[in-house]
Amino acid sequence: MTSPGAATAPTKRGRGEKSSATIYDIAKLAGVNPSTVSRALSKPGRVSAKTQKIIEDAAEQLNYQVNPFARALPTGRTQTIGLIVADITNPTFFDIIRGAETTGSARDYTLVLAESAESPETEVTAARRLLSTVDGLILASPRMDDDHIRALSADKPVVVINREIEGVPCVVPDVNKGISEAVRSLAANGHQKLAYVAGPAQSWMTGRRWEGVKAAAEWSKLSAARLESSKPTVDGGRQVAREVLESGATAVITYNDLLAIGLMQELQAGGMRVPDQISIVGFDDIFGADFTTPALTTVRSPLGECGTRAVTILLDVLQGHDAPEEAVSVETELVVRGSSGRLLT
Amino acid sequence: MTSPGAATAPTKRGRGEKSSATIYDIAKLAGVNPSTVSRALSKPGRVSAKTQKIIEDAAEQLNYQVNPFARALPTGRTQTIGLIVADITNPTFFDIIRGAETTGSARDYTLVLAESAESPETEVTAARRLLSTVDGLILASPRMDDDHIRALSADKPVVVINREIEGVPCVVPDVNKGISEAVRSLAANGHQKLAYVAGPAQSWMTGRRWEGVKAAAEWSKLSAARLESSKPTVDGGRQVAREVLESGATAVITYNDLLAIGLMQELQAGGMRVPDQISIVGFDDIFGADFTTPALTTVRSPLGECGTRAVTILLDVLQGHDAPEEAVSVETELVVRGSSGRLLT
DNA sequence: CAATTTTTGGCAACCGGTTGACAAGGATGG
DNA sequence: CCATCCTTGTCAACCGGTTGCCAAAAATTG
Repeated sequence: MTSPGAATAPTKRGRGEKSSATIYDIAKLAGVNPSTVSRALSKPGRVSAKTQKIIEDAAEQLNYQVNPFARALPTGRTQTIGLIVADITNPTFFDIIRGAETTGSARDYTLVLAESAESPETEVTAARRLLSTVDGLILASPRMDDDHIRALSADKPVVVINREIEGVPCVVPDVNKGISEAVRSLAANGHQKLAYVAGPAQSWMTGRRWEGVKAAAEWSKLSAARLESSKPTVDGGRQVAREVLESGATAVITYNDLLAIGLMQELQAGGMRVPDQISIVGFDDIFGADFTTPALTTVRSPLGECGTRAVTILLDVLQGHDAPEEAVSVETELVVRGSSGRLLT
Repeated sequence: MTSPGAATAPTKRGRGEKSSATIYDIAKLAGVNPSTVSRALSKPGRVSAKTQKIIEDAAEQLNYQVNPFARALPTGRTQTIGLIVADITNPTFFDIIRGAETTGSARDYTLVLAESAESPETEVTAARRLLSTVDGLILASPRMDDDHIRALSADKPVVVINREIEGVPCVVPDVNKGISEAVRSLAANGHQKLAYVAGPAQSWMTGRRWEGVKAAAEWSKLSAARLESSKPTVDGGRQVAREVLESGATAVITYNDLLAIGLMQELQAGGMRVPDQISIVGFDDIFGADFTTPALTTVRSPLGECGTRAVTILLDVLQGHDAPEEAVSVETELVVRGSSGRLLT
C-alpha cells in the first residue's frame, strides 16, 4: 500500500482481483446459491435480513460489480438512455445534453449520445441503432417525420424535445410568453415594422415561432414579415442581412441566437448601429449570447430544464408510470440585453 | 403491403416481426446450425461462400440485428467507447465531444458520455462505472491524479487528452508554437509587460501554458507575471480584472478563452479600450470567441482533432496495434483577431 | 402439538450470442 | 486407389446474471 516502488509492471493487464467477481464467487464465499445472491442484490426483501447481510458483506469484500450485459441479456434493462441531437456543434443542444446527463446520472442512468448531422436519414439510422441498446430514447429537435418517431415510440419509450407529436410524450418550450414579451417590448420602443428570420424548413419549431411572432405583432399592431435563412448558423445570419435591410424592418426577431449574432455582425460591419438603428432579438439564450457587443437580447428557452424534464418523464415511464397526456410545456422569457431598444433616428 | 389502412392500432407495442430475430431464427430459415450463422456473420471466410450467401439473405429477410448484449457477454467487446469530460458546460469540450462522436460513429462505435463536474472523486467514480461497459475510455483534461489513471489504464485501454502521463497514450496540443507566435506578435506590437492569468491548480495544462509563456517572454525580452484566477470561467475573468490592471501589464494571455472574455468585458466596462490600451489573448479558440467586440485573439487548440486522434488511437489499440510511445502532439496556432494589437498611448 | 400458511433458499432453464473441439466431406498427392 | 490434409458445418459448453417453480424451514394458528 505504502510503497509501490518495487512493483514489476504497473501497466500490465490486471489479472488477480481485477477481473471482477461474479455472483458465483459471492455465492461460494457466502455459502449460498447464486440465485440467492442475485435476489439479495436486486430484489429487496426477497431474502432474509440475515442472509442479505452475509451476501452484502461478501460482495463488498470481493468488490463486486454487476456485469451490465449479463443483466441486460435476460431482462432487457440496460440502465441507459439515448439522446439524439441534430448537431453536436450547435450550442442549443449543449444545455439539453447537460441537463439530460446530470439528471440521468443522478438516477443511475448512463447517457449515450448520438448525432444526426441534421439529416433525417442519419437520424433514423442512429435512432434504430441506439434503440436496441438503451431503455429509452430522447429526441431533441428531431428532423425525421412524425411517423418514424411514432414507430420508434412503439418499440420503446421515446420522449421528444422541441416538437409536439400526437401520442408521444413531448417537452416543448411555450414560446408565446417570451415572444409576446419581446414584441411588446419592441412596440413600446416605437418599432412598427418587424421581420422574422426563419430557420430550417424541417424544424417544427421555426413554424411555431413564426406563428407566435405573427400573432403577437398583430396584437401590438405591428407589421411582421417573414424572411428565410439558408441555414440556422452565424453564417446564415450574415447572409440574410441584406434582405433584412431591404425589408425596411427596424426590429428583427430570429429563429435562433446564432442567426441573430451573424446578422448583427454583418449589419455592424456595414455601419449600422445596434440598437440605435435596428433592434435584434434572438431565440434560446445560448452560451455566448452575452459575449457580443451589445449583448444579445433573446427569448430564453430553458434548454437545460427541457433535458431534465425529458429524462424525468422517460424514467417515470420506464418505472411504469403513465406519460403526461399533453405536451409538457416549459416557460420562455425575454432576456433584455443591449441589442434591442429605442430607435434613434 | 400496399394498403395498411385497416390496421388495428399502429401505436401498439410491436409483437410480430418487431421483437428482433435471433441467429436461431436465421439458422432455422437457412437450414443450418446457429453457430454457422454466428460465424457467417462475424468471421469472414470461415464458412463457404454459398452458405454465407444463404445466411445473409435469411438475415436480411428477417431484418436481423445482433443483440449487442448477447455479443458482449462472452466476448467483452461492446463497440462502445466512453468519454469523460470535466464539465459539459465548458465549450472547450464541445469540439472534443464532437470529434470523438464523429470519428467513433464512422467506425461503428457508439460514444458514451459522462461528466465529472470538475471533481476528482466524481471523475474516478464515473470512470470506474463506465469502464465496465465500454471497450475503452477517453479522459479529456482529467482531474484525477496520475495513479488513478494508470490504474484504469491497466484494466482497459485509456487515452488521455490535454495531459501527459508516462505510460498512457496521450494527445496533447503542443502549446509552444502558438504561444511563441502570440508572444512574438505582442512584442512586435511594442508590448513589454506581459501577464498570464492561470487556470485551476488541478489542471496540468495551466502549468504547461505558463511555462510556455514564460519561456517565450524571456526569449522576446518581455517581462511576464503570473496571476491566479478563482475559476476558469467568464466570471473568473471578471474577478481577475483588477489584479491585471494593478500589475501594469499591457498585454494579457489567459489560461483559456472564457477568462479572456470575462476579463475583456470587465475591462471595457471600466472604460479601457481593447486593444488600444491593453491587448488580450485567449486560449483554445472556443465556440463564441469571435462573438465579442473586438473578436478575441486566441491560441487555437485543435480540440476537434484531439477528439478524433484520441478515438483513432483507442480503436487502433483495440485492434491490437501498439499505442504511440510518446504523447501525440497536435499543433496550436495563433488566431489573430481584434483583441490584440499595437498600444496607443 | 399437529396442521396450515408464509418465508426463504435451491434447482434449472433461459437470454442470444461465441468458440474450441471434432467429424464428415472434398481435394490433393503418392 | 488409398492415405493425408484441408475445408466446412455441427455439437456443446460457456459468458453472468434472472426468474418460475418447488421444497424445506420457519412462523402462525387452531
